[in-house]
Amino acid sequence: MRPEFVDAVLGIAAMVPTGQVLTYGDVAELLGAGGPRQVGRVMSLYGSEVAWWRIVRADGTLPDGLAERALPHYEEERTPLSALGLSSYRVAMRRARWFPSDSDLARIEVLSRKLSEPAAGMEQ
DNA sequence: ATTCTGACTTGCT
DNA sequence: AAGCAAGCCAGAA
Repeated sequence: MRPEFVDAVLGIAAMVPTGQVLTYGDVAELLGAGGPRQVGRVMSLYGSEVAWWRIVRADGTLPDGLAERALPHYEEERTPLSALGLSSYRVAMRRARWFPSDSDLARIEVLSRKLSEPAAGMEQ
């Protein structure tokens, strides 16, 4: 896992506004590199460094075990949720999904620019 | 090189 | 709503 990719993923995660979320796939798409699973990998390894609960699955759920830990944050941030069962919930993606503004996209572009550079030490 | 696995996603039944 | 397959990209063995 290239450190630039890790930085870029964490960088985007850090930009998500309070009360809003992005999906793993969204992050990969904004970055124009890797895929949802790669983003998941970064979050698994380094997610604790950022507001990890703002990166969720496409259907608004979180991986096993994380939902309980994330709930207090969602309540504090007033993140839109929808009940899924008696003790389960999911983020209401229609309302909670973050759509970066043009200036946000510009900052993201700066982050992703580094990813298009060739890996160090591998040239010809 | 091959295979398995995973904080994933989409489409089809 | 739920289950399944395939696609996906990297790491690890």
